[in-house]
Amino acid sequence: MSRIDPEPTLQDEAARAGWLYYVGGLTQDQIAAELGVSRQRAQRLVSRAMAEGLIHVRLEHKIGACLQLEAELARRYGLGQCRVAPGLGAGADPARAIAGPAAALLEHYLARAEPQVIALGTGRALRAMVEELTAQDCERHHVVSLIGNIAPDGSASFYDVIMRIADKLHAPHYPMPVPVISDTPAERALFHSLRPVQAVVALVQRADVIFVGVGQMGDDAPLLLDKFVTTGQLRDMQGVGAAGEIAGWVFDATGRYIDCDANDRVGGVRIDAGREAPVIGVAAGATKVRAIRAALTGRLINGLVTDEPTARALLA
Amino acid sequence: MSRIDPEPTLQDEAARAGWLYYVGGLTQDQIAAELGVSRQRAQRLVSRAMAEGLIHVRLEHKIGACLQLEAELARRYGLGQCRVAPGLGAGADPARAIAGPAAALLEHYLARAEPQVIALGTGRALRAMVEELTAQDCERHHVVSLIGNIAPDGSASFYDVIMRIADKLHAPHYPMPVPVISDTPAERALFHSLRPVQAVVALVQRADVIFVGVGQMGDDAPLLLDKFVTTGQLRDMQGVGAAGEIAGWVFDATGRYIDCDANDRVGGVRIDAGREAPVIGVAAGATKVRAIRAALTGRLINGLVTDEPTARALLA
DNA sequence: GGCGCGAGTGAGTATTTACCCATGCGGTGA
DNA sequence: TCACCGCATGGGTAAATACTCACTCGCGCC
Repeated sequence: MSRIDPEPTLQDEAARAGWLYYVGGLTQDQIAAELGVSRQRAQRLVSRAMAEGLIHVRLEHKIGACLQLEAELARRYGLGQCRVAPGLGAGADPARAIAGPAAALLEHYLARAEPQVIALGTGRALRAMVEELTAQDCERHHVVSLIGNIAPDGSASFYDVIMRIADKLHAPHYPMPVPVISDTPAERALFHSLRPVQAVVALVQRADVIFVGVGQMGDDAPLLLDKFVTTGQLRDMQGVGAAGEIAGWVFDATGRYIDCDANDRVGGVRIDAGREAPVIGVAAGATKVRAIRAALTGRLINGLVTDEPTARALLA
Repeated sequence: MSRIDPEPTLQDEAARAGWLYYVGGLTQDQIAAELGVSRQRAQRLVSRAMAEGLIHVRLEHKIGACLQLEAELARRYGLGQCRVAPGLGAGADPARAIAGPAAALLEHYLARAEPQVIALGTGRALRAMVEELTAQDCERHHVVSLIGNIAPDGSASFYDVIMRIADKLHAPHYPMPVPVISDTPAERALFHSLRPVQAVVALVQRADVIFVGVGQMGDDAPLLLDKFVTTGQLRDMQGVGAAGEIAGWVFDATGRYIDCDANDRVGGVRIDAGREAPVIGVAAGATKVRAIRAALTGRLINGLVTDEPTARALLA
């Protein structure tokens, strides 16, 4: 051998073990022998490969029932893009189910040769989508955040997906240097008067495609859990018909943004109804049905990635 | 439910079971319960999903050692594209290992918005590559075969990958309506004088990318096994230094096509050395090292997808 | 130097999966 | 009509895998 084997990293070993297991179909005994480690270590490497997302699994077959749901959703709500993933059973996190299909749809836009401006919201669903994304070089594209990245305590927001995706794609990226929710409308206005912020907002406005999560406004609304609103404020919004939220902007059951205190302080860019460019909602779960239906009804989103039970509920 | 569940097909059920197993991480017991079938049937569905290629597994982590090999191969042989997959251990079929990476590379070209002309050779490696390919709509691209598709007995050739890939991509496709190897040079010339054949040849000549297998010329050469040459002819070619073969065209250890009887009768298009457009060799295995090295040396190919042991051997 | 602390290891074991085989069901041809 | 064939089914069991636990080793801290 001409070169000294540089000590393979732990991830390298895990990747190799996972490769041998999932692609090669070897047993963990055989992997242990191949790598010269104990059987237990082989097992640990394999499960680490899975846990760290080194191994991606995708389903290459559209199940008939899902196709049908896609078609019906697209027709009913006039969607440009619609993906319905099979459900994962009662207990599972629906975000897991839709992450793969959502990532595949995003990759579809990433594959374009012309530089694309891709705007992203936040949330667990988008986070999972980015996890599933294949790393690739996309210097020509721009990823831009819809939503402020400054948490209430001044730190960078925790759920921000822009940095993660930029990391995977090596693409220029534009966080929105604005509080997620400002304390006052005046503070919000001040931030939005800054030139760098305006530049990011302008970028969002001409985005070629937008991916957003859809938040629900029940008693366990993400806005509440993340401490962006108080229980009292949440109650008030529920009182005036809040049904869901996109990028922090709260709307009612018809998909019209409601007039409330919080909406005057949201740092992110509001997605207006009936946009031309694709606005893809990535969301699933029984609790979100009302919010998603509202967003679809109001044409805040014109594309949807969801799972089977949610799709059925939306059509029911 | 508004619609009657149309009896899900067996494949649908298999896909769902595989999804629940590999993506959802459910046990086969849970899947059985979810689908309302017996444990054993769930097990069968899961293994069928795998066997039918409904589930695709890819490694999302470049192992350091492989990256290094890629860089060294690219430098040593001046390659435009180079992928090295981790080996799968002694017993396994190396074609399995390289199928995924090769498919990913091909998808890279398929993703282009401008219509591409993609030329393909044949062989087990390319066959496996196509199996791994994600089905998608590529009406804008053209896939064209490098190699004749008429078997010695007049039937369509068995290994032809064009039909399979066209099936997956829904792309216009151009088999080469010529015997793989004609009986006489005159017959070959006759076929090549036909206008439809010339059209296909012209298409190959302006292909944007070419994927080929690389055949070895040992005593178990594919050309012999597929009965395209006799043992005697093979010995003769070995005698004059045959090292490998691409699309049926036999070359020596320096990558120069040799002057032999078989080369006068090969139906397919010869790939000339030093082409501008990418010519990707997809090949791995200890027996093929000599052939691949020859093809690289002669610059018959300017891209390579192989596996780790083969890469090491090529650099040794 | 002694003392935890945490990460990693290998043995042992419970759970899960893959394979084998006897059985039954539906279709086919005599 | 009946014997036969192919094939899917589910029970059972051997193999493989995931998990638990006690232990060691290296490291920082007292």
